[in-house]
Amino acid sequence: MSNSDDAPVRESPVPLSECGAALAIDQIPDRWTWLILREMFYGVSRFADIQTDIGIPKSVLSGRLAQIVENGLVKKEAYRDGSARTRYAYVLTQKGRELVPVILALMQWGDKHIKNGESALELTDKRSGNPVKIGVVPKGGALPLRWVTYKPVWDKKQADGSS
Amino acid sequence: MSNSDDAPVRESPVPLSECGAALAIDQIPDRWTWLILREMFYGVSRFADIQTDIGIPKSVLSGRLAQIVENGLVKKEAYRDGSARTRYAYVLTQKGRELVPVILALMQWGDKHIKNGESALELTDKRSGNPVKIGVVPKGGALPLRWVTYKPVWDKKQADGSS
DNA sequence: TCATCTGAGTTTGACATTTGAACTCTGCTC
DNA sequence: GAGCAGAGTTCAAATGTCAAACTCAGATGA
Repeated sequence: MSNSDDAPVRESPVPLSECGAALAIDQIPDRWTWLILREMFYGVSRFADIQTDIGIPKSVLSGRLAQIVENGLVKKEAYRDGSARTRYAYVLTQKGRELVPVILALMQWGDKHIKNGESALELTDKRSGNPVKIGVVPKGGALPLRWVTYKPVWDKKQADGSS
Repeated sequence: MSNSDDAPVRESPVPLSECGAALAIDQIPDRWTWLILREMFYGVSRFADIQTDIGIPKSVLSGRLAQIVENGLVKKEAYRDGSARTRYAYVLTQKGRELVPVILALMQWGDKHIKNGESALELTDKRSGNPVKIGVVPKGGALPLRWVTYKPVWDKKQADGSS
């Protein structure tokens, strides 16, 4: 909202209850919820895997999962590991998957401003192989998400220094 | 990360400490921080204005502002209202302004999935006047943010019903 | 000179949430 | 039928949130 050198804005032009951003924030209100969605974006779907991956207390994970399932971002799916008993995996719904651009935009920002331009994930157009990013486009001009390929390029050497 | 019908992902390919998204989330960890940034996106910059606009307790606002100033998302700028004493406004830095695509992506998601497609803010390309959105683009193919014009289209009738 | 006002905080103390550890529950598998 | 593992639930202590009251500083007025 460039208001340049005029009178200051004293109130947002859109109240919280009418603002898509504010309403979205209400469905992803805290750090844990964001990190859980990040895990699912990466394909991690089991309770215990998410728990150890991001270091969240089980009690909190259980509560947050219930919330995002209730909000329809994630659904619980039965799976069976080998011949063991049925367990549940948490996977993004269509609604949840459409948050991916938000996560990618955050990642892009973090890579630029916190990691000094070093990205840990390469995004390319599956058809052309050309790199892609998140940005402003004319309506109808965006590439479909399903054409995007993700390739981790995290350099283990940095953390590891192994022989 | 489409892993289709193979073995499940048991661990994210990028650890939290190397993931731009996770690092970004650490700088905007809660609802209040998001809402404060939303206010600044809309141009609301004064302590008291932000406070009443989003209904945040003063003590919490004061703490959150200190955090985002320390993280460099926002800077404190002196202003003088009429002949009153110098006071401070909080405005986005370049780093903060580059979060705008994230906020817009959230807004787009909220408009689609919570407001059933009703947007309260129209985004257009300042040059052509054509509508724009946030999406995946070939690298280098995005429109610069400064070409985007924001126009509130919130329909007061809905909340108001005035004569 | 002194009292008052206003924006921007800080302090306070009651209340709510988060944390991590210990416990439970449920069906395997041996 | 004992042991195991994943997915929770329960609990007390630490931490964070809330609203109201208080502070502070400089302009303004009497």
